[in-house]
Amino acid sequence: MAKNDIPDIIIGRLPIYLRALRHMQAEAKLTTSSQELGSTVGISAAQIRKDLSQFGEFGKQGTGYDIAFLVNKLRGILKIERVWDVAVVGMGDMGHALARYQGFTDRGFRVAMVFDNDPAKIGGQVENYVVLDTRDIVTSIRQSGIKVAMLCVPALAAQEVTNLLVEAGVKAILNYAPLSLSVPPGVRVQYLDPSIGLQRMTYYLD
Amino acid sequence: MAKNDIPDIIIGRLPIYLRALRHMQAEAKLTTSSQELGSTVGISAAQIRKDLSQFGEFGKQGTGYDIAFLVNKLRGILKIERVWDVAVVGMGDMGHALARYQGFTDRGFRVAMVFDNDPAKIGGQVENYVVLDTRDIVTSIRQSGIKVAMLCVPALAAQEVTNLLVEAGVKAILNYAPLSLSVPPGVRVQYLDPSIGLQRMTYYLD
DNA sequence: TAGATTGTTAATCGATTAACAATC
DNA sequence: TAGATTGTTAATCGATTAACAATC
Repeated sequence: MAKNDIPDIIIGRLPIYLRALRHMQAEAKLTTSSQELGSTVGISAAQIRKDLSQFGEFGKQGTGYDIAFLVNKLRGILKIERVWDVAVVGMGDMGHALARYQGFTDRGFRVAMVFDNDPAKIGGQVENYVVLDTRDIVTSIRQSGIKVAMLCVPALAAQEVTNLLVEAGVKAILNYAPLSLSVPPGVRVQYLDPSIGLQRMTYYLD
Repeated sequence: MAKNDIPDIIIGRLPIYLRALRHMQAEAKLTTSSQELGSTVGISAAQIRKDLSQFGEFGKQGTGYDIAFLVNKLRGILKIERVWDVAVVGMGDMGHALARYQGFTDRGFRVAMVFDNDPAKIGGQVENYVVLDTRDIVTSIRQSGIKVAMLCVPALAAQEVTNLLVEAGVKAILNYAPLSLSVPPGVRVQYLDPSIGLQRMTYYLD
């Protein structure tokens, strides 16, 4: 299928383009060029044109891209013209921060459900959510049809909880736990371990 | 210099290898192979051997790699045999979570200083830290010699605060704010916007 | 020794860049 | 029209993989 023709690395840049375009919109700009967009995100103009050309012809010679039009195209490509319900598992500090995070609004996501395995937290409130029991992940998530989860449990529990999420039908996991997860084909994981991010930079320090 | 010879993409994988090796150590394993390490992190054995060979010959034919030895080599390469002091800017939920995060221990980092611009928070305590005024970033960070910062302020303030961090001598920024930062050459940024992580996966969902 | 696994080379594969005709 | 900028092609550059001699 066509889906397989688009390299993962290109898909990974589209949200960056979209974020920058939204920022331009917020500044009431109407059009931009591959040159301008490239310099704000730190990517060459040629690459941006090549990336976008995978999906259609969105620009006009001489004038560039209509920002609102391109935003809508990218939202469609990334399937975020809809709003995805997301489950947050692990109500420690990080899970708590994600449950309260305002930044998902208008970016295609909504926290719909939160879980923890601590009896002291289960049944309690976090933000507007009643904390559900991790043991009920499979039934709750399967029933709600949720496909996206954010994982904020300790490393030792992460693989076990991942298995439950997969069993529940989750296909996309944003993983804050500090380990590589094992998932079957068809399930995607994005890693956000803060220590890894830092360790990728210290090599370049003195 | 030799530094420039090693591709960034290889440096980016080393922390992943290290994390997996640490996990093996915690399970009291003594040796591993490129095959085994590769299958736990989802990278080919050939690539792992090639990556490691950039820095020396760390393995033994027939037996593989001594885990403790390789861990030490990687820690040295990544410059995390020392402990880096880190400043956290922005004491919202995310900054708060990072200030309290236990996962930096033994990974080369220690939160040393936290900042916010809210008068209601300045002078107060978060974890063991007194919240400092964002306006004092340049003097405080410069004086302490801190080179690494985590940025958790709202998008609108992020570039401005980044400029202060750069002025203060920070060379590595872990950015949680949802925007691309502009920094001079020699300053590195790693991006951890959760929405971007999620948007990189929805493309593949139905 | 026989089996296993490294480090490295050469081949393959994929991504980026440069250049430009098309055209707004 | 003249200037600007796209979409695309071909060339370049870089990363990954396969294969294997070396050797533990």
